[in-house]
Amino acid sequence: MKLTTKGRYAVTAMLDLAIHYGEGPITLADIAQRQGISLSYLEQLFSRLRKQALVSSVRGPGGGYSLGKEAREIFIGEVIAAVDENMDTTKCHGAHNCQNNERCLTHDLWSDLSDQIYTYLNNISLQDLMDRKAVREVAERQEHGEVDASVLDQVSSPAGV
Amino acid sequence: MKLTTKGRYAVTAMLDLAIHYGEGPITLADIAQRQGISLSYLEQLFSRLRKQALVSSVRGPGGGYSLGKEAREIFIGEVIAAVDENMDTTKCHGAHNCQNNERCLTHDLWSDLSDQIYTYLNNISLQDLMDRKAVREVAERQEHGEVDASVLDQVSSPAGV
DNA sequence: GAAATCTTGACTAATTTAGTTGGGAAAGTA
DNA sequence: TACTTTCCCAACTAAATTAGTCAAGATTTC
Ligand code: FES
Ligand code: FES
Repeated sequence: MKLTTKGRYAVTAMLDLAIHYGEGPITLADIAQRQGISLSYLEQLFSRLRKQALVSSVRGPGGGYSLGKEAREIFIGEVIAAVDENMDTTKCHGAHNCQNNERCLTHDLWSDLSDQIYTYLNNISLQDLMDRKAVREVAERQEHGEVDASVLDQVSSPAGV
Repeated sequence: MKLTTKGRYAVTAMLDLAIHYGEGPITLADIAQRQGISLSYLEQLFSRLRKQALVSSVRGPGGGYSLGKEAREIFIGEVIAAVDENMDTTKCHGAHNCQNNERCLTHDLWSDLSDQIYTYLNNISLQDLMDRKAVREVAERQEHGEVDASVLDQVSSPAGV
């Protein structure tokens, strides 16, 4: 199993897009600055996200990226898979052949663990994350430079949603 | 999060020890051969397992390793942690400071995921694994070179347990 | 046609993985 | 005592991966 900054950045960037949905296309430069991610690295990640239709793009001035479908329909597992991190924890990648072409002693353990992780991540959508208070807090800080807790109690829908 | 052959080998080797419990100390050479793991690599892993008292050792001819406590009391999570793979999936390792010394947008997501994995692995003991039919099948094959399915229905307790 | 933005591919330093190599130290056995 | 078996330990290494950078180009808007 791999879960590195690649996957974390992809989810973070997608969540940033979701939060700013309704403001028109969002540039990678904005995301890079808000989330503290290298712009060129983001470019690589969005290339993959676009191939999976998780985002759509518009070029030229005023352009940028938007979600490819509704935040409610994009699951964390998809995003991570799109940038190529696979959540499988078996050594054989499901083939039951990691020892001498036969099943090793612990295959089922890793297989079950993978199912757990897979199920967990595929049941959380970007919308679910946005609904969390802690996420709204951080988003607010990123917008204004500091946390304004009062805004958070209003369950303010971000402009246009 | 890291889950690589290091952690897998450690669990596999510990399970091998559990299966052969009651046969006296088991040599690393035996484990290496049965499980297809490099002997010197096993030595490194067992050095760590011993420091955590998960195994105890006897030197000299007839020596080898045994479980440090009962199979029922050794949990997979402990074994993986002992060889230094940490199941934490947050970037900040729990410190809430991965972006500019403040919490990033997705901290809680990874934190919750880590809890899931942690809980899962810490509720499965070596004994639980041994009780699985698939594990007994593989162990049987490793012993005799091929699977003898008839043995598996007798829930045969391995010699001396 | 200039500027903003996405798009692509090649390159790279640092780190990690999965080992190997080579030496010991302790214990049993003759 | 000598010999062998086992554990113990530390240093080294090839290959892969990570987290990027760099440079060039394609589209679109103004
Ligand atoms: S992990 Fe699938 S056979 Fe070993
Ligand atoms: S993962 Fe903890 S603050 Fe980002």
